[in-house]
Amino acid sequence: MYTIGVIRSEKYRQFYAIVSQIPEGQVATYGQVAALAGHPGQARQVGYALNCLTDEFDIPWQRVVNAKGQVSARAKPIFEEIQKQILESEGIIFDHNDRIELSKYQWKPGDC
DNA sequence: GCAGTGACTAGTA
DNA sequence: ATACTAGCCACTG
Repeated sequence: MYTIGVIRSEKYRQFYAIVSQIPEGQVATYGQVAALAGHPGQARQVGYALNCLTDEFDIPWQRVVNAKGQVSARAKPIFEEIQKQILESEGIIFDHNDRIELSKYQWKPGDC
């Protein structure tokens, strides 16, 4: 179990920095976060890094979804529900397949 | 150090 | 549309 205070890798902090910039009502994909952090192709590490942020950090981990626009399955299924619930409260709509339209909600850096 | 695992992705069939 | 593959790299046993 790691916390943001003991993450050894500078790379992880970059991931967190990017994720924390995602505005409310928008989402980013794992690959996008990795690329913006300067580490393209390392989407898996993004997921791994976010796994340590389950709570009490000012990082909107719930705004990160996979390339299909779905909430990725993880160890504790309960969090998938929590994530969807939070996103819906931010105005994001899930369709009948528990998917969201990335073309509509995907975050674009600098898109103020 | 090696092999397996994983909140992933892009490509191919 | 689904299924499989290679590439990615930190973590774990």
